[in-house]
Amino acid sequence: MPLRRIAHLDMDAFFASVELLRYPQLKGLPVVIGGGRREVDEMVRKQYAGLPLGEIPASAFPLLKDYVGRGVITTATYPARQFGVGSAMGMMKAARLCPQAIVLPVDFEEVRRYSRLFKGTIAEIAPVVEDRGVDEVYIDFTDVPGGQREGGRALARLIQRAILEKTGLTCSIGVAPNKLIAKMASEFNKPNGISVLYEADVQAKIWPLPVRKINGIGPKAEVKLAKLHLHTIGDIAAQEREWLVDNFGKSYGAWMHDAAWGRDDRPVVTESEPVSMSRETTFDRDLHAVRDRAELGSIFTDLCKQVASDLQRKGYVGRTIGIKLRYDDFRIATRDHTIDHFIADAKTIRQVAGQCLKRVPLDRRLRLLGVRVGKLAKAGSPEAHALPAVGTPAPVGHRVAEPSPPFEGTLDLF
DNA sequence: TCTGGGGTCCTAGGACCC
DNA sequence: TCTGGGGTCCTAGGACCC
Repeated sequence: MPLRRIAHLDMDAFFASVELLRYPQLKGLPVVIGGGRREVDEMVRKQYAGLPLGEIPASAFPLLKDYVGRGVITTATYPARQFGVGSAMGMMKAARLCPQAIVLPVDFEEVRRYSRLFKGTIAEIAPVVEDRGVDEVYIDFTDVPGGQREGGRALARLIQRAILEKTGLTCSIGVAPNKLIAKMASEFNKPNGISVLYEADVQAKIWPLPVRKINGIGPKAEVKLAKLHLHTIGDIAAQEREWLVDNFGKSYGAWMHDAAWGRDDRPVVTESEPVSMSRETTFDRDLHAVRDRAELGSIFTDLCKQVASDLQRKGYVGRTIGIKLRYDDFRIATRDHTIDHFIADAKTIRQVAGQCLKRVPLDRRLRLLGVRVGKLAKAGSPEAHALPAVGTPAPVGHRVAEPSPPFEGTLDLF
């Protein structure tokens, strides 16, 4: 029996690195990606029209200190990270830490193109790959020829080289007995590093790490653990399983205990079906349900159209339609409603979502509005055509959505 | 200086069925 | 009238991840 060897591969500063391929003159400079200022990027390009992108002077690019807006940072280059700037940080905070950083917008099309490119490169070498977003994958090395050599290091090197050749981008890889440890290991030697761990390394290499390094322990669990004087993964491992279960619940407590001991038997899953599709948007300024009714209405309609077109383009239908809103105080409210047939059209989505909107408090200003469709089935599949069997009770507890005002127009919101 | 957008999974209560 | 237990579906919220 071959040893189970699982790799986690993470592209280094992916969004930023993709931009640096176009603008190599920015290498070594603090650059952050984020916000929605594509116009600025276009402006720079127009101003230097005729000049190859790589020859536009670095001084021509917009700086973080001049940024206005509510965005967050998607990726920061390593020079920018030196100033404490990192992903998910608000632009305004980042501007204080590193005003001289260059800001570039996310180019989703380009990012997706490179995402397909590097994943395709991996799949040619090792076929069992699990997608974990645009810039990350798990790979099962176990049965790949050569996957056991040096505990997986040889194959990791091969993959790194192939990706660099195909894309010009670097990545970091961790190889370990399972996904959980591989994920942590991939962070050990960033950027452009490889780290190989064995079961026996858990005590020395994993236990000293802060609890947050476990994929699945977030900010809330971290705070709760800290209150119980548990700070490192080793601290968790030292607790009785029962004690963890008493404090964190049957499922989460037991999982936490396993995780701290490096136990994880989740398989590498190569294919999965989407559960829901959604679109949401944060407004440039907080909107008032009454005063900004027209504007909200047209945004709402647009979101419904976008979700519908996403569903149609990808070939899905759904029967739970919902809305999400975020108030100015950052609290979130969601409402949804399940209908008895599958749909993917903007009109029905708009109609049912409109009913949902009527059930939510609108006394505060809104910051964000979102529309979601869940309970998905593949369009044209038998399930998608199935209606409730005769005798099946109507969905419990509510009326079927009432007929709603006309779809077109923006004054029929709420 | 407030903190994006796209997801998944879990929990918990109520309705309703057998 | 009072007693169940097990299971599914729906809804709302929340934690977490990339």
